[in-house]
Amino acid sequence: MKGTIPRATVKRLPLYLQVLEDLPPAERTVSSGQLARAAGVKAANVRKDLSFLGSNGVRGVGYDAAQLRNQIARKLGRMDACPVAIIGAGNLGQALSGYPGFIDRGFEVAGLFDVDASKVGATYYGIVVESVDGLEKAIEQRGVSIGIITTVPAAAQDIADRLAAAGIRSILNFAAVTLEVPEGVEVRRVDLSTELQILSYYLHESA
Amino acid sequence: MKGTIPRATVKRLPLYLQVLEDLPPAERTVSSGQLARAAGVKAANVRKDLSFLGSNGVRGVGYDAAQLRNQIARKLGRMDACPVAIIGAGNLGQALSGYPGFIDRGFEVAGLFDVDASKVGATYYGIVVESVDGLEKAIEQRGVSIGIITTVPAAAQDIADRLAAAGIRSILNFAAVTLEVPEGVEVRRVDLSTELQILSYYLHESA
DNA sequence: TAGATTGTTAATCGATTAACAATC
DNA sequence: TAGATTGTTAATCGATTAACAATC
Repeated sequence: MKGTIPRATVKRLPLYLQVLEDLPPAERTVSSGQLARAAGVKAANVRKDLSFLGSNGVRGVGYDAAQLRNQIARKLGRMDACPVAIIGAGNLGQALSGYPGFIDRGFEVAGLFDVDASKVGATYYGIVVESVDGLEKAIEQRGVSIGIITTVPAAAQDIADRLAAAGIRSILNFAAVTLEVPEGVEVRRVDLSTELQILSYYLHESA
Repeated sequence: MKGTIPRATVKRLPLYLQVLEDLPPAERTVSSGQLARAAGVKAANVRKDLSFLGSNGVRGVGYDAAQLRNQIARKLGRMDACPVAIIGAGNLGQALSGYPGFIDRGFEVAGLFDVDASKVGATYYGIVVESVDGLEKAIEQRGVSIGIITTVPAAAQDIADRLAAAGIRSILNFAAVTLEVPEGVEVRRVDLSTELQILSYYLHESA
């Protein structure tokens, strides 16, 4: 079961899941065309993607919405609440602490950490900022499995090292640096100004 | 000059640019290997990418850092400040208003809008929240060229329609919906919980 | 049966990479 | 010359898509 689903497909599964969860309860069935429109791909691509889950559509009818939703959710590991730690209680870290999309999708903010003593103790959306000194202990005790880095760029690599050493295998990095991590640790990078620059290119290119 | 650079390359140009800007001034020259390490790709890939800018490396030596920086910045349209409008003054919109990475990269928050009258007039990082009623006028008067949507999902499509009608061709969408936009409008979607779900998949898959 | 939609194949497309001649 | 690194080709890889038989 390891590595069987192409990365391009994995990226789209959450989008399909969202469509299924937003579906009116009256619609018991969904077609590849519907999913395709919502995810911005072609219908054939959707069918190919779903074939990796073990195909279970019905020809001439479509896919059973409830069954497909469960199947995708299971693949994405959404069986039980997944505790995440946010390191860096700046604006972005604070905003993420209260992000409703996390709870909706089965993630739970199990800790919000900062190096700045003047921030420790503050509360955002019910989450109390803790000193980053206690990071490793918190990870172990609370079963944290995903780390979200929202520190300044200069601090990000050190935090990544500590996360990896503490056994974290999945990191979401908002800092504008490329992190070096040991084999087996998966990093996804979200760089807001990079996104803007990409848009900026297409802006000028099409003008 | 239209569409000549592959999308995969465009995505990496900002990463190269960052490396070049973080380079110690003493280093006048940079190799494809250095850039590759920082961007997480192979050196051959970097050389191929840079060849689309019109190759100007020196065999046996590398690339002139200053020249390459200018070349990439020009391609990305970084000649003058690019005004952006943020629609949705919730946590994320507030955080983005103060995001230093935008200024660093030549973007300027020219307006922060919200539909909620109780938010209008509040100030975040020097930006005063305005009513979304004035969106179109502000876009025209301030020469806004990129819209950032940080509204609730239900409001996002309406805002996208208004942005497109007002002549905006580039949208950065943080709302968890797929936007339908006219031909010629470029949308990039950043979905934070989708990123977590992708990580969650690899978490379980490798276990 | 007629209409709809899947599952899968084969073709195509785009991106990555190894390899190496060119050249500083 | 010896060492380094580019620019480019050709091979490979992975993802998308059109097309259509299968089947509800």
